[in-house]
Amino acid sequence: MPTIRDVAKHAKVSVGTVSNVLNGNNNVREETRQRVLDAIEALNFHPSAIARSLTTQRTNTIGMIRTELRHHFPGAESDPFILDLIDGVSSAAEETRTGVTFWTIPVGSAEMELYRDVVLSRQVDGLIVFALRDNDPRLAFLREKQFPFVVFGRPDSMTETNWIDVDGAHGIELAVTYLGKLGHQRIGYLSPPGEQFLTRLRWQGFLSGIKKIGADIDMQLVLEGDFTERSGEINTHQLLDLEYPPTAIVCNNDRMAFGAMRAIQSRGYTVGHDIAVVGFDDITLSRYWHPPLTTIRQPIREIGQALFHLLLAVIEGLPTDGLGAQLIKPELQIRESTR
Amino acid sequence: MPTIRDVAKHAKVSVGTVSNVLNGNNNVREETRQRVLDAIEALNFHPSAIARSLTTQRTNTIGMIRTELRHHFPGAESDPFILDLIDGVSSAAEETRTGVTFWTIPVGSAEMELYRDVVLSRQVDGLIVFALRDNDPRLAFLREKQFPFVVFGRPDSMTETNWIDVDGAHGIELAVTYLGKLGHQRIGYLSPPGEQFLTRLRWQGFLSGIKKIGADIDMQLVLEGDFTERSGEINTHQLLDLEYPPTAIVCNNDRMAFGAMRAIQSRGYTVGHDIAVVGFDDITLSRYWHPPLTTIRQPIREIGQALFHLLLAVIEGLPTDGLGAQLIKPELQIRESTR
DNA sequence: AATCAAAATTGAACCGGTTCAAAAGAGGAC
DNA sequence: GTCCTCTTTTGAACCGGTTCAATTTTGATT
Repeated sequence: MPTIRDVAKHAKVSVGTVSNVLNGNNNVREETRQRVLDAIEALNFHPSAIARSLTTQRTNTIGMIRTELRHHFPGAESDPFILDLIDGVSSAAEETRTGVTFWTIPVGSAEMELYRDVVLSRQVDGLIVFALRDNDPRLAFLREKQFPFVVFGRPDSMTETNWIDVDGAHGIELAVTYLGKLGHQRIGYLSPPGEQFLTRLRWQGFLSGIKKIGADIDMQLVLEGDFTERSGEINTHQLLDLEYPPTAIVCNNDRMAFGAMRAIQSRGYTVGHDIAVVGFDDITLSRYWHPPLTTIRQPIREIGQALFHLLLAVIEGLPTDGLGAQLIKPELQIRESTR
Repeated sequence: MPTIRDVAKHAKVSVGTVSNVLNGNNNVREETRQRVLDAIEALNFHPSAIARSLTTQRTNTIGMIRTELRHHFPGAESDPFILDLIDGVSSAAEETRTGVTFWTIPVGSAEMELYRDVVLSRQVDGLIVFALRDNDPRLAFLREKQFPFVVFGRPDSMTETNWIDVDGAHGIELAVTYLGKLGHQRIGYLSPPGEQFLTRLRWQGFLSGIKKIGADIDMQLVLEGDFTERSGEINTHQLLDLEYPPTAIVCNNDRMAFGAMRAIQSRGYTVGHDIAVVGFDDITLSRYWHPPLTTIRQPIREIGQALFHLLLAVIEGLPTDGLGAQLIKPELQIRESTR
């Protein structure tokens, strides 16, 4: 494999000049540039990304680390929501020829070890952190190391951190008040896992929604899930076993809503007519479900793109004025599962 | 940020010795090793992955490039099937601390440019290629450059290429003969996009299945899709508009099957009872659908893991005896959409 | 033809690791 | 104490780019 020195020799110039040609610097005479380009062509030379990284201290790669939560059983992994996020990030990254390196790791000690490894050996230029947990050790670590990162979600201490989040409380409140308008008063709530940071925020939204429609909180109707269809199904069966089951169920993601609908249908009830179901996310499949799912829409691909651009600014030390703390208002997408 | 020379100075040894300690070479006296470790600790030193890569010529990263096909509209992207593949690959990669770098790029000239860039600048140690097309230019390129890669799918010319594939023809045939046993003779077929390599193989499976059950091929019942729910829905409407519509539809992935079911249900028919639907993949959501989808199961996560291990062998120049050409027999997962 | 500022070119030093031949040190045998 | 072998340590060279101060070339001006 030819190196820059081979090219220099072939074109009868110095390595510095070849480097200048490679980087499009305009301090090279046209005739010389041509000679260098010819040599590059003749030797079929391509600069090594690694060698370049060594001096520039940039890898042109960003990282995303996915933490697998507690319950690991088949199906826990494949979350369309995450893919949409990755897709948004990587489509934006492509525009600047940036790669997105992706790791999957179980929560626990190995997780932090991976973060240490990735950060301290400088394998990527920056990280996008998502699925925030309470007192997230990842944020503390990244702040301490002053490593460039952005967050999807709101960090507990928001100073000096750039983040983009969807106003989940607002979304849940929208769903609850909408259900209230339809006459529902007994509303079930399938919560996100307790350790997720967004859980508390969304719970606030549920409380204020319930208050607005003049209903009471019944903790029997509140169950914690883990974002899988399975958990939505199991929890809904539990709700339906109650003496006074809910007439509507608010689920904290679409996958749990799918599980809830399955539980409802398996008992011969009709979703929408007998029991209303609302999801959260609006993944592609939701509008194709039977019946189509009413859900709180997060523009996830766009968020992914915005996260990348924000991270790029952080990496390059540019001001993130205004962009560094964005709270996006989600919208309620009304379909047949609530009528 | 401290370098290996800082550590050497601090421990009063040479850089060579520090390097030996870092790499666990056993030619260092215990006392010296301890002194070096203390220095590493004191300075909080972590070796640079890039510098290491420069000499070892290994990045400890592999790549996956996702090509966005022709039709680009919202929802075309989020394919749970792909995420499961990524997830399988990256979970296996994690065991050897290998990162998976992911690019998303529209099909076309930019695609090959990205491949050139990634390969020739040696950004990753190897590539996993998937969604093969006829006469795929990517394979020709990678072969020519002798770049390490493995394929999910079967390359047209299989010499010197390591691949793992699911026997799609067998899967489709299973589905058709099963439907035949249920009494179906008019069977619709939603084909994959024509440019995909697997399209021909699966078509053979369909033909042989139809022949086995003694039915006739009716090209009116055969439509080409693009793997999205939308295309499944549109094509199914077209089938239902026929004078003699099919009594069963075989779809080449689960997402199109979801669209097909939606079309069927929107006309007041009952899936399973009136018209049977079969999918392909068995993504997590399929068993939660209403009704649960009968589908041809590919063990995609396991395939992802196997692909990674195969690629690692190729990268390290190890023999891939037996592993380099695996044809996996899929199974028919029978659920309510066909009864 | 001489002068001089601007443009072009040079090449050593550097980025931060690994490698390996050569040198130094340790320990056992006589 | 000397010799020899085996173990440990050294440090220059290397990986393949970029950078920048110093040098050379160019060409316009007088």
